[in-house]
Amino acid sequence: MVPGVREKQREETRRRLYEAALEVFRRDGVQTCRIDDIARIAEVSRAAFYFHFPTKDAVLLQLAHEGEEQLLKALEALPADHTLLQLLETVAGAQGTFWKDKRELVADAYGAVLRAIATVSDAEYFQSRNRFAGQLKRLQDKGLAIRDFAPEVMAESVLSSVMIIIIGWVRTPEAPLEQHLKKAAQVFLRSLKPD
Amino acid sequence: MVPGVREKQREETRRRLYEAALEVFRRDGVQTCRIDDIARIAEVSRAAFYFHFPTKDAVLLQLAHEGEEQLLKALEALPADHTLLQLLETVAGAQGTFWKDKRELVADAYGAVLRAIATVSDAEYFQSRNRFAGQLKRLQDKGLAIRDFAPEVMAESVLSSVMIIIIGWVRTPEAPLEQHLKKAAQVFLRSLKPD
DNA sequence: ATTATCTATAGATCTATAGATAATGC
DNA sequence: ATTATCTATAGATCTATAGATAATGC
Repeated sequence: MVPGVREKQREETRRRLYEAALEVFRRDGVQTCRIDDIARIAEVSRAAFYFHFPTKDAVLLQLAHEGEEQLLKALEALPADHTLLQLLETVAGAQGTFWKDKRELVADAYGAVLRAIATVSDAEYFQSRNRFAGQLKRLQDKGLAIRDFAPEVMAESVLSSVMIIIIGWVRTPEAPLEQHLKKAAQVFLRSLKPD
Repeated sequence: MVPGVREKQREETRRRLYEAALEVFRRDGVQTCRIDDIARIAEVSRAAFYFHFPTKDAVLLQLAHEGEEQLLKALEALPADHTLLQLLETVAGAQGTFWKDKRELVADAYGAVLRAIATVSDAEYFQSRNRFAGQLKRLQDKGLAIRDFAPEVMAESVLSSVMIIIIGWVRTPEAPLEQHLKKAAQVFLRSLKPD
């Protein structure tokens, strides 16, 4: 089904608002920035912003969601018989690559994710987490990962550690993030592989 | 030095605002609640709230800070020759005990902590993290913990995983949190102890 | 004719600040 | 006399909603 004129227009407006929002978030900070500035840059009324995004959090969640889509792609590109280490390095690497040039937004975006996790039940929204958890589960079933935790909890713990490493790295930007994350993956491996 | 009348009054007002804020946060949600309601319950003007707390985040940071103080006490009560497992169980247990009856606030409070980590350099604000990191460092020096990461990063990673477990648990309140966190401590042990 | 998308705007709420009051220091 | 704490309030910004416009479906 080909998208009509109206749908195309709506998506174009939404995209303009999204990009303007990220620009203003970075420039003025998420909490202190004015939505008026976002609307002005996107060349629509302020109310149009609310039509597309109920809150600033919704913009941050879309950003996090795009990061997750990158992660999903990377997970799908793994060979069927991947090892636990390969899986962990893929997760850490994909998140690192995505957030590397978005440091000003990492903490706010992940904060929004935590609030979303606590309140909404968005099973389908965070597909990549489920995918990651699914792959952990398969490794558990093969006896290649410990069974102490539900795979969802393990996935979320690994992801939270990855995010906190990136957020901490924001303050020491000269350090090599990729190397850091690769080492982290090895540490996760120690905790998650069976004896 | 005995506190004067003015100081006593200020601290009492601040405490009333703090408690009113937590009450309203829980009732209406941090993002959607009105500061007017907080001020009304605390029986001061709305501007008095801003005098004591520049933002809602400041209230959440004080809450997180109180959690950290509980953690600090628990860490100080450990024997000098504690094991890595004892240390990890203490951290997980203390955070679990503190947040157990504050589930509605965990995600917002930890989100505020992440933003604070990314922006301010509050070395002295989060004393307990430093204390935890110091104890990890001593274990590293004794050869009882791996040396792959700076102790601050290890401390933050463990704490972030603990927090994410608590935040995830918010959605399945019937599960036993303490048991969950104890198992988590054992998993951390696997990753942080030397071979 | 109906509906989705967006604008204009009224009313709610926030933030910044000038000023009041009472405690403190000299 | 000076200063810390708090109030009153003006102006800024947000949020909710009535209405305009143009695309869509019949």
